Amino acid sequence: MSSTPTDTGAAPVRTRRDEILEVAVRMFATRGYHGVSMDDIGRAVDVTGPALYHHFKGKEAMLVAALRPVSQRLLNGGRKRVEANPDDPRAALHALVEFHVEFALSNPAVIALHVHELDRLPDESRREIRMLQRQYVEEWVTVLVALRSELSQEQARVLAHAAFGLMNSTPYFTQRGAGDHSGRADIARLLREATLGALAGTT
Amino acid sequence: MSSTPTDTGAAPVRTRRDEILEVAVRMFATRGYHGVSMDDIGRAVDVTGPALYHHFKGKEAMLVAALRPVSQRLLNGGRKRVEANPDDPRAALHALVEFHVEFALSNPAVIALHVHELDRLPDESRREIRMLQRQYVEEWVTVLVALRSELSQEQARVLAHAAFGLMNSTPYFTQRGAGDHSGRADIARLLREATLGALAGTT
DNA sequence: TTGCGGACTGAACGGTCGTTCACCTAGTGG
DNA sequence: CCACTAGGTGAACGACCGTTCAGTCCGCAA
Repeated sequence: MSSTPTDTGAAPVRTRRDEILEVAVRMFATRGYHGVSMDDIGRAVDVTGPALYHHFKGKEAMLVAALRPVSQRLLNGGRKRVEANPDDPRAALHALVEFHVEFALSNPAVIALHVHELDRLPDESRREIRMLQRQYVEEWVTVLVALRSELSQEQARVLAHAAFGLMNSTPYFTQRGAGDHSGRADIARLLREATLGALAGTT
Repeated sequence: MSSTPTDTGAAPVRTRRDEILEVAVRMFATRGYHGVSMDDIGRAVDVTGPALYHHFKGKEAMLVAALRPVSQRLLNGGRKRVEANPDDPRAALHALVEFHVEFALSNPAVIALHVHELDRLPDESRREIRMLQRQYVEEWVTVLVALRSELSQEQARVLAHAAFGLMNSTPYFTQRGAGDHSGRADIARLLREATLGALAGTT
């Protein structure tokens, strides 16, 4: 095979599993986890429902497989940006905002899933993903309190969640019909400026 | 009876129906529409599942009954604030922000429902509620383009959605455990300032 | 007392869904 | 050639869910 299962790097090959997962994510995002049946997913990739059990242990496992890498990628990307600007919280914040906006615009379906359906997971997986989320939030909190010393950790956390709500609003105008043609770069700029404005403190 | 069904004013009496609806909304918000069964709802209000059909035509009707008044109240409140400041878009925006933040902080469960489960409605009801939402968005868009003439309608719409995402982040730190004790007024102030900062344009 | 309507129960029905199982097929390395 | 494996099928099962229905209970007006 092209890669042994023991290497920990990201598998470069696009397997059938990945293809199924991408379709499933899109369906979960638009119709909700409980609104999509295994037969539905199977039909969308031209197989029967039970065939999916050759790739995933079950329906919940599909959701976990979709959500965990997302949280992991966000956390890794966030950590990297913060560590790259150890003495400049302002630059770190700008890097975080650019990173997150780019991510949200590139993966609106996954973002929607992450926001909507996390609670449909069994306890164990949910706790694991929530921990990754929490660590990502803490990266933001660290930068925010460094930048605005008047903020308590709690206040910074509220602001971080608020910023996520802002940047994660991408699914609302991305998944709609092709009516709007504000360029993607234009939208990205709007969101970056809005987020920085929201976090800047009283003007 | 105390009020004929023909009067359009809000019914002042708190009926059993209202009580059931409030419980159902909370359950929908935390476990998802499909994650709650009629028997679950019945059990939470100490009746059997089928008993609910004496108050609602069905499960979907409960969701509609929960969502429509919310959209209506938001639209009414938004209209009122805009009309109260016909020649001062800056004041109008401040009023809109204060109104929406207050609403979101007072009704986190309903907000979560509105954000998460609207797509689970049958076409007709969904279209109706979406129309109310759209009109509410337009109130914001009007104020925004009046305040910042460089914005196109489309850009203003993106910013409006972004602002909603920010202000509607309330469920994320409200429904959690009793760990945080940032006063409600403190959180409200943070959210108001963040929203205004997000919409103010480049600093 | 009688009649009536609102609220509720318990049983039941029809449908859907996640999952399992036995079986089939094509490709592949020894 | 053979054994093995990955991937897939179709039928079936058990559970759950939304909904219906016949019947019960109770407060209240006539």
